Amino acid sequence: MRTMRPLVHPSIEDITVEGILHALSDPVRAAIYAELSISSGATCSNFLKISDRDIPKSTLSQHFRALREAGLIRSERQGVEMRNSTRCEEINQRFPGLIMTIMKAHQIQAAERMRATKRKQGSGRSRVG
Amino acid sequence: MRTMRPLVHPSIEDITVEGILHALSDPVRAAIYAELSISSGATCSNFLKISDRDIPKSTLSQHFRALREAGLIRSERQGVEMRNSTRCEEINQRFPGLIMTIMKAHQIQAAERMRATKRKQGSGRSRVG
DNA sequence: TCTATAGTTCATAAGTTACGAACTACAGGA
DNA sequence: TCCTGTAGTTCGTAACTTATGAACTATAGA
Repeated sequence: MRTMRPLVHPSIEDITVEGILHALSDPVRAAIYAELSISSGATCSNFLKISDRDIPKSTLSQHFRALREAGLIRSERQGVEMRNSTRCEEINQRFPGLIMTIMKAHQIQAAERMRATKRKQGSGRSRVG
Repeated sequence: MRTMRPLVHPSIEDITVEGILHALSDPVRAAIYAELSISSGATCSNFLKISDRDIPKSTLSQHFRALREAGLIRSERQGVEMRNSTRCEEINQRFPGLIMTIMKAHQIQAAERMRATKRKQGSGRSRVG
């Protein structure tokens, strides 16, 4: 029976800007990271449904791996599940403001999209579900 | 004779955070953007050599297209060449601090790498070229 | 030991990127 | 007008990356 390869967490000096940007340039990963920075300790399966989209378990697992190996999150096994938390304090030491500003930009964009959707719904007058 | 497709510059509201992060997650594109933000008006061919690496012309052209279509730069034909400039003021309006913080992080990383290289060279004592 | 739940790995299909060769675009002569 | 040189783009394809289902490992609890 083959054993599983251990989780990889780069040390803070091995984290790269390119890696961070690439990891957060994916909307699913950005959403996961945003959620984790609010409610630390969430598991992989908490994200099987993300903004009305179904993400397969194997895909999610890869996204968590990408975030982990870019140095953005830390994952720890706790019984049968995996608890995840951000490494934002560490990263903020090394690249001040980077993560915060990126997440803020994502927020601004989400708010704009929300407004755009509302406008469209409003112009349609009393939709039928 | 087939005519060439015109340059695409997204309007400011069509620029996305994902697009910006993805474009700047490539080290060549980040270097191009950094250079443009210092010396506006540089052309594509100014980057055929970038930090000791030769980049083929066709690859460079694609990198400029990526930056342009992500909304990061504006390109204008001027005679036989193409003048490029950043759209940082516009983007800064929409996503305050985003570009600046990313470029700052790239700088920090470049400075660290420089120091690491110097340490290595120093420990080797009087290399031969 | 059996079962259920959580997550990973692997194979591969689908998508993206890099780059040489051939092209378009323009300027400045002849 | 045609020719030549320089700047940049496009296209085909090889190399790389990402998404996903099926099969797996890992752990807890009965």
